[in-house]
Amino acid sequence: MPRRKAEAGLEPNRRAELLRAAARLFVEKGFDATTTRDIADAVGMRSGSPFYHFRSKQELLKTAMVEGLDAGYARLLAAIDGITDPEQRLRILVRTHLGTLLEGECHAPMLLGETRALDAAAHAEIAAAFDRYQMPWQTTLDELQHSGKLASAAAPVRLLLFGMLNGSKHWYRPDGKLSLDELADSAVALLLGESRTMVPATGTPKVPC
Amino acid sequence: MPRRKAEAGLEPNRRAELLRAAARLFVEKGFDATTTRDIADAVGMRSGSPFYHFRSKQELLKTAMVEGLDAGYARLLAAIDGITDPEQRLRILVRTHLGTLLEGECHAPMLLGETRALDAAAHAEIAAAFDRYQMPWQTTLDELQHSGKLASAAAPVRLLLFGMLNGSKHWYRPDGKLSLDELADSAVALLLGESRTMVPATGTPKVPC
DNA sequence: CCTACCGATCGGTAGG
DNA sequence: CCTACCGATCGGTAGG
Repeated sequence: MPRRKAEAGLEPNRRAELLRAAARLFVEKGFDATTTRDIADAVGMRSGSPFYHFRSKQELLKTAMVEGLDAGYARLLAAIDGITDPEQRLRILVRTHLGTLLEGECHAPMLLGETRALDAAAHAEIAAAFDRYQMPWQTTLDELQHSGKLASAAAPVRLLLFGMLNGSKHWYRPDGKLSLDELADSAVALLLGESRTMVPATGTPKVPC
Repeated sequence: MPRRKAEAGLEPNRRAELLRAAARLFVEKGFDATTTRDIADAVGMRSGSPFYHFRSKQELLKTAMVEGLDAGYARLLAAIDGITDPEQRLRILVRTHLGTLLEGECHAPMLLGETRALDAAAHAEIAAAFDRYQMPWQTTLDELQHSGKLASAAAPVRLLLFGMLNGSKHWYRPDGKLSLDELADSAVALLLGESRTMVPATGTPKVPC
């Protein structure tokens, strides 16, 4: 009786749907403001059913973060495959990261601020996923430093870079005048100090800083 | 009977205490996770009493943001008073901003993400306060562009800069090896492309990106 | 600014 | 995965 088994509720689709809906809602409204009922509604379940797939609301967030980061990591690796020039590779990393952040379905990197609600064990799992995600970045920054195009590849530089990129979630409008390619170029130019690059002007967004 | 009047509960101290406590708790735990009872407890009031001073929890957040930003703005103006060299002025703006953000009592700039919970009218008030705060920055960036030290002073550059600085709240540890002065120098060096500046290395923080 | 309280909501569970 | 439900909490208010 394969049919009964197929309807038994252990299909990975429903689980994945829950994760996608949860990630989207957590980004939109924040972890605390999103109710487990919101998440259930979004996938057409009843209020108690998400707890059949996940032990708690916290586990939903933790899993969305870890799996989202790993998916983003896979996308990074695919995008830079075979690129040997470190400057070109940085450009691709930045562009791919911004794509994931600003137009993709996976908003994991911008849920960082929501992990406040999680316990130490969850923090450790998420930190490990972040370490994986940062590996190609650190490699590329190191190469840029060795070739003299970057003054320093120390931790603060990488962290300032991520802050710069992730902060764009607060002000970037996909329907505005600035394209993702232009934004990526601006960020790379700022990091590498390319004083020749002119950044195109845009209208001032509503809440700028 | 001046005594009765002094005890009548309209002293601005209590109001200011509530705002300080609210801002601190909103930063620590987030707007939604902070209860009005938490705030009342923090200043030794009963659960219903904050509503004598503020109509709602939202108004508490809005007021903390606007008054915090204006206090930070006043601090910026005092710090750059009389500084004519734009590069030096930028350094002071960055250092003062980081001080406000990372060690001061006023964490207003980092409550940006919490304003999700507010309505359009509150957003407009906060946006106006941000515009005031950004004025000296834009002036300084424009001067740097005219003197050729900055490729562009367009909006995206300013926004990337703020993202870079504000993101440090997620990873900077005041008790770590990196001082605020060093962090400020790193950020300015990154923005101005000073390839001669070496950034000191630090241990990798727990949750880096 | 306190006391006393309410209506609504929320995360999570038992049992099927 | 649904039904039915609970215990706890929370923002806010009335009346003083």
